[in-house]
Amino acid sequence: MNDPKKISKKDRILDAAEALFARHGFDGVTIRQIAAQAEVDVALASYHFGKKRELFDAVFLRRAEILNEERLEALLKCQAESGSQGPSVEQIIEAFLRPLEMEQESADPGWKHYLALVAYINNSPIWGKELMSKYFDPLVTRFIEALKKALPEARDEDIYWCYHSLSGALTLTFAQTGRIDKLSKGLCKSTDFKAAYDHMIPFIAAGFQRVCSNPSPHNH
Amino acid sequence: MNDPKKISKKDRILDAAEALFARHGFDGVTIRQIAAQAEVDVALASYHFGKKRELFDAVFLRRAEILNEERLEALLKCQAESGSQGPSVEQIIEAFLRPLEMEQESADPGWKHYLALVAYINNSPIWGKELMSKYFDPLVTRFIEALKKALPEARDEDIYWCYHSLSGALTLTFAQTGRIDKLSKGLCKSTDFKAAYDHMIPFIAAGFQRVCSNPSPHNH
DNA sequence: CCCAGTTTTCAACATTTGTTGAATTTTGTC
DNA sequence: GACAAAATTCAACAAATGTTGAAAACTGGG
Repeated sequence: MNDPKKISKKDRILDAAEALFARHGFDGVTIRQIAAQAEVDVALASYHFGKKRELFDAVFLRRAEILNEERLEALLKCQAESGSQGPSVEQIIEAFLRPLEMEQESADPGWKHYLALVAYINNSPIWGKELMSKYFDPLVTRFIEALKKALPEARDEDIYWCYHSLSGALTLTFAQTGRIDKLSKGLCKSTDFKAAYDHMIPFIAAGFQRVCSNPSPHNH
Repeated sequence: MNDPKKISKKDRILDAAEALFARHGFDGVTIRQIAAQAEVDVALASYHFGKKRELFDAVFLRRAEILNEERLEALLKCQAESGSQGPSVEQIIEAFLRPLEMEQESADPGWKHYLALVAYINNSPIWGKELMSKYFDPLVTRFIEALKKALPEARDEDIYWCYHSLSGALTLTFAQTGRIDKLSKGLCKSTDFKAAYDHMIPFIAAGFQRVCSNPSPHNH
């Protein structure tokens, strides 16, 4: 008969690793801490996943595909709903971001941990390029294609730089550092995802529209 | 007589720690690696700075004050140049960001490392709140006051959320992950600071203006 | 019940970790 | 050049690290 916990030990290891890696980064976590939090023997992590780095990759991969499917679905839906001229910038940004809010607000707290891990990876000089490009950029490229259609006069270069700003704002939201709570003296809360996305989406859409309609950025 | 290297061993430790912490994070670096890169005995780090965490703080603090002074100066200057109605949103953002570009483009490569370290800290659930708030938020508050004057109809809450997006976009630029290089197939380069800031500034200014002039964000 | 295959535990390993105390060298001042 | 203070080196410590191999427990079919 099964334990009271219905989750397999293998999955418990993934959950614990996800939470700990998200908070402390790859090097800030020991296999023993993961095993302790998962209430599992130390050697079991190596048995199931091999090296520590392979466990890290397994954590990253587990939810990446789910995320890609959901976001692609959102893009296709908003493209289908808009007429032949395609969706607006704001609609595309909305399709790119809202699925993430849904996951963060889901019952499974693992999604919050996972996205915090994505924030860590995206801002890491070591992992950022390799992991993010490999598993997320195919989807990102599809969104960028959609944005090019919505902004026909834009130069490619400008769109990529705007995506860069979008990516930074978004992943800082993932990180949930609580800094905005302190800065705003409690007026804003890192855990208030709806407020975060409701503000981010028009912010980003406006940024795209201004940068991608100006003749060229030549400030001084 | 002095060594060919004119920099004191104490500063060499700081430089090495700065570069390594920025790239690998606090836990990804050993005192021995720092000592090796600084070409210095292992025990010297403890002698000068105490515990590892104290060395980390010393690295963070060294340039924080310089940065705050320069950015405050830029704000005061742009306020002085504008009339009695105060500077525009774009001018304020410009004053907030351009000093950082200047440092990144300076001859001292330490500034690039330092700002990458700020990116790491700002996105860290552990360090983000404590360190950033303590040493940067006093200055940030002054910029936000200026923004409130430039956006008199804005709700405080909206301004803080816009600053959140600004902060994320900015620190991802610090991180220099090189992801945009790959995504854009070489069209954009993480090391091209001028291009990065020239795009970020209008992007962010447009975001502030849209979010802080709309009646309220209630998307669905 | 038996038994092959999988999962889990136990114990141990060689390294590496941050830190310290004592010894040695360098520095600055009279 | 003597000499106290600061800077630097050397050697060593206990604790913690990732990983492994062998033993044990559990699993599901026959």
